[in-house]
Order: sequence, then C-alpha cells, then structure tokens
Amino acid sequence: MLKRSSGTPTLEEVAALAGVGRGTVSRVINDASGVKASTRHAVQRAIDELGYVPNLAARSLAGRRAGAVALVMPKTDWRLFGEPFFSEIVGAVGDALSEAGVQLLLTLVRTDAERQRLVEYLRGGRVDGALLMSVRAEDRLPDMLADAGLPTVLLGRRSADERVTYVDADNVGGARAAVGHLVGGGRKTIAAITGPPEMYVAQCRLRGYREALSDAGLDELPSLVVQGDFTETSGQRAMAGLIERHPEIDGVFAASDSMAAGALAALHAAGRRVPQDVAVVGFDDFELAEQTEPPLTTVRQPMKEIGRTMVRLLLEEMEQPEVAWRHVILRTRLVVRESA
Amino acid sequence: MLKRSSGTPTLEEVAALAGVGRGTVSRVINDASGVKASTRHAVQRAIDELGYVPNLAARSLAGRRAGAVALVMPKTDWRLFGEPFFSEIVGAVGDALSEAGVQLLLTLVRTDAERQRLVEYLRGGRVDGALLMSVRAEDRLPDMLADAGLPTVLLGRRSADERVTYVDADNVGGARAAVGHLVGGGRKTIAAITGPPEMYVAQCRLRGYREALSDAGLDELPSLVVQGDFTETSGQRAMAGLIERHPEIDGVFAASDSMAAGALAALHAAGRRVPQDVAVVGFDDFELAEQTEPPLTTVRQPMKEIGRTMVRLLLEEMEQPEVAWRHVILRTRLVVRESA
DNA sequence: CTGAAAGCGCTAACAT
DNA sequence: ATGTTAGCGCTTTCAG
Repeated sequence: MLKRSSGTPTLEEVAALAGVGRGTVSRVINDASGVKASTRHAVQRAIDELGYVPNLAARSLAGRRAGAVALVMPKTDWRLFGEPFFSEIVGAVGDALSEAGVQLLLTLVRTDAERQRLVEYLRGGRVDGALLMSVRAEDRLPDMLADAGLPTVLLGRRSADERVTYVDADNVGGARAAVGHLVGGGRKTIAAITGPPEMYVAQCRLRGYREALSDAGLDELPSLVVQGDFTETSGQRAMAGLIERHPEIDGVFAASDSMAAGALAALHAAGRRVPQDVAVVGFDDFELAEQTEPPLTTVRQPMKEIGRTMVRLLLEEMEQPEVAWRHVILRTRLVVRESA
Repeated sequence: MLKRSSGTPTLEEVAALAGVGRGTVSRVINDASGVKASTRHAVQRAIDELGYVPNLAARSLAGRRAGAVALVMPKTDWRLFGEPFFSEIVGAVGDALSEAGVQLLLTLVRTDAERQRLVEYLRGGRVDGALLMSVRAEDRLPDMLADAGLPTVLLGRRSADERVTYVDADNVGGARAAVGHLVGGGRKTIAAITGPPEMYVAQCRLRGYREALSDAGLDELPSLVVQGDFTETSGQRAMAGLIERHPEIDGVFAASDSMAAGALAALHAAGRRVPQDVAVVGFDDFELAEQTEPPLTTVRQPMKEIGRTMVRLLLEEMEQPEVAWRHVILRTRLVVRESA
C-alpha cells in the first residue's frame, strides 16, 4: 500500500502530543485498566485531535488478534446469496461477531488460483478464524486450515466422520418428524424426493425418512424414493414420475422446500388435490413454503441459532485452542401449515 | 490471534534452512528478479519443506501493499444479493481483482457500530482500497475514506457534484434512448414511473425522459409522471393510477425493470393489450425483463464493464495516488424485446 | 500508574 | 547476485 505520505498519525505521535509514553497510549486504545482517568483523557484528546486510527497490521504483528474472521463460501453456491438461508446465516453471524467487536469478511472462492490465494490470506495472520459454508465432501480446505492451526468452524459436515468443528441441523430428526407427521395424518404410501446422495445432508434426510417409516412399521418401497438435486424443477420432474408409477401415493416428503414446491406443481398439474389426496412436507422452511398454494408444511432449521453457535465455537477456539474438534447438532422444528 | 505456538515458520527459518540471507528469501517469495536459479530452487525447497506462508500483517507493515480490497455494501440493500445486479458486479470485480492477485473482501454495514468498526478496519491499513456500492446521498463514508487517503471508488454517484471517484452508467442517455424508442414507435402520450427523487439515479432517469420528450417536441404533462420506489408493487400502483387519470396513455417508461413489470401487471389487469395499446420500457435489464409477458424492452447497464472499470480505477489510484477524483460514465444499451 | 525497551515478521535500501 | 541493516507501528514485559 502506498504509504499515506506521512499522512496517518502513529501511536508515537499521539504519545508525543499527549506528553506520555507510547505504552500509555496503547493501554488507552485497548481499554486496558490501570490508567489514571486524567491521563486517559489527555490521550483521548490527542487521539481525537490527530484523528488517529491504530494500524491493524502493526497490531496483529505485535502479537494480538487480527480482529477479523472470514466467512468463506464457494462461488458455485452464489444462488444462496439471494436466499433466506444465506442472509439469515450471514445476519446471525454478523450480529454475533459484531457484539464481539470482530469484523466479518465474506470471501468467495471459485477458481483454484483464488483458492490458493485465499489459503495464503487466511493463513497469513490477517484473520483470527474462518467459517466455511456449504463445503463439498471432497473439499480439503477445512483440513488445510484446521491443520494450519487456524480456528475453523463448518456449517454442516462433509461426512459422518467430520474431523473439523462444525454446527449442523438435525437433519435426520427433522426428516423423521416430517415423515412422522405424514404417518400421523394417516398417510400410508409415502414417497421421498431426496437430494444428491453425495451430499451428506441429503443422506441424513433420507435416513430420517427411512427411520420414520420403520417406526411406523411401514415398508420402504425403493421405487418410492426418487432423487432430485434440491431444485424446484427436479422436484417437479420427480413428482411427475412418481405419480405415474404410484398413483396410490398419499404422502410426499421432499428433502428441500424447493423440491416440495416442484412436487406441488406436478401434483396440481396432475389434477391431484393437496392435501386431500396427497400431503406434502418439505425441508428448510424459507419464504417459499408460505408462498405455495397451499402453504407447505416444512421442517425449519434454526438459522439464527446456527450462525450464533458457529461464532461461539469459533470465538472459543480463538480464545483457547481446542485439542479436539467439536460438533453441535441443532434441533429442527416442524412447521405445520395445513388447512386440511 | 493466538500465536500458532511457535508453529508457523518464519522467513528467517526458511533462510536458515536454505542457507541464505533473509533478503534472498524475500526476493524469492516476491518473484523479484536477480536471484540465481539454483538458489531460488534451494529456497523454494526450504519453503515447501517448512510449509512456509508469509505473514501478511508483517508484509503490509513493512510497507508494501495489503493485497486486499474491500467491497462495501450497506446491509439495507441485502436484497441485492440475490439479484443479477449484485452478482454480476461482484463477479466482474472479483475477476478483475483476481487477475491482479488481490483478495476481495465483502463487508456489510448495518449499524453505526459496524460502520465505525469498518472505518477503522479500512483505515487500519489492511486493505489497499475500497469499492462502495449503492451509497446513499447523505452517506459520508466515501468522503471519510477518500479524505483518509484510502483509494476509493463508488458505484454510482451520490449527486451531480460527486467528489469521490466513481463509475456510473449513463442513466440520462439510457432513459432518453428508451423514451426515444417509444416516440419512434409512434407513441404520443408517454408516462413515466420514476424512482425516489432523493436518489440521484432516479433524477437522472427522469431527466432522460424529459429530454427525450423535448427532443420529440412533445409536451411534458406533470400528471404523467408518477413516483415509485423501484419495487414492483410501486410500479403496479403507479400504473393503476395513471390508467385511471390518463386512459389515453400509449407509452410508459419505468425507471426500473421491477416497476416496469408492475406496470405490465396493472395494464393486464385493466384489460389493456401490450404493446398494441400501450408500450412499456424498463431500465436495468435483469432476468426479470425476459420473464414478463410479453418480455420487456429495457435499458441494459453494462455490469461487467462497470465492475472492471471500478477495479481499474482503484488499482490505478493504488499505484499512483491521484490528486483529483475521476469519473467514468458507461454507455447503456437498449434491448428491444417487442413482438409487435 | 507510567516510561523505556525489546521484539512481532517482513521489505527495502545499502553494502558487498 | 546476495548478505546486512534499519525500520514499519504496535503490544508487552520490565523497571521505575
């Protein structure tokens, strides 16, 4: 960076103007105790007069915290940006960090070159920790960061055997509750529209479906399980196929709200009445679920809670590096929106 | 930040292992010329062996660039996240920065406390410059940063008299072209649905409308100009009112695509045929314009170009601080989508 | 309670 | 071509 040609005042200049030593100024700007009120005021006056702002590079070099954490997201998931999922998480993370006086930095990763630069950036001591969103199973970034000793927290896990600290929603339990709700409503033939099997979250939601069927003593028919990719279109297509093969279906569990919305569309198109003929439940509970006709019953993830928990874990690790990773699974909640 | 307990190797250790001085290592990691290939290799080997990553805080302290720039956006405009407007800009900015080897940091500002922290962060020498999006007229942030000597580039200007470097689209010219298109199509009674008058962009688009009318020798009827707030709902309401007062309207210029879509809805509701009875043109040209029925003719802003230009200006200012601010107004383009 | 001094890890100017 | 040296601005002992 171009030196602000003798422009920005330094701590030393403040000290000189205030007629104290630099140590004292340092204590004042760090709210350290043990400074006489009068000198504190004198220093503060000098700071204001000079418009002094501490140089953060120097500060972190000198051995304290960087005062910032990064929230990393793969650019492939940019669509997330517009979704409540993303904004709620970022909002919650931002709030929690804000309270802690930490600056939030969002970083996007797309190409390998960007990845490389990001790693150097993150490992370069300019952030105190990293929060990673929607990490793919094969992504090694979390390990690289964690191994480098950088406090790292994932949103969601990459596999059952995740070895980096993470926060996740109870996907199994949520799906189980959703399907349980269908069972409780007297549905006998319940289909599932799942997500990509290579995504752990999809596996979990499918497992929940199975467990619920098993709980209810219902048989699982393989042909009742169709794979989607979390998009609305895929849900629609999946449902259309299901209707054809299994006209007797009276309940559908979709592993995402978008797919549930798609399923709804396909059902309407096929002339089925919802929920009279077929009941549908989704997973995620974003605004989408309320906009459908009829509104969808869905499993809600506690976004705010997830964000705050991620920050809490991160701050704790920054405070006191943990030897082991930890994980937190947050409870989900079924939001029933049936007019039946 | 917790010191990575003697974990992370330093440049000095690399030098020792490679059996060279630190200056040499510095040259190698900075791709500086004038290092014998053999020693360069030796150093590289040491770097790999130790897993050395330069400490960025130290690097920026020592006087060079921070290697990062911030893209700041007010959190009030979060909705932008999902919009093509936002993602295209971020994409273009990211690409340009990526080529330059600079890390992009997105920062959100909401509360005053966050603002304050952001200023300290930005002025703290951890970024080489700042790009600001959708800044309100009354916002002093740009001046604070620019005055502090931090290279700063705005997307759009706050007023006619903007004193911070900015890149903007030719809003006047775009609106003029749009309305000119209506005139060319033989429309005689052309209404305008404008944006909030306190937003400079809205003023410019309104001015373009006026100039086009004037060019065509058409009179401007005050009651043909209605104010919206850029949302679809406001466009719909505005159009409904216009239809009532001026059933003879045969052309509509909306200062945003969303409002144009709203106007379209109102027209359909009123039984008007588009574009036979009434032609509508919008401004912005995001996907929305293609999804309406019929597709909207709109003024397209060159998002990619805007993003790249912002980065270019920023990098230039980083390279060589300008005494004066500069501005670039990019041409817009009318995208005609009329089946008439 | 406060001043002085010793670095943090790196770059850059100066020697060699 | 490469080693050496002097800081960058701050935090943090360690004295006083």
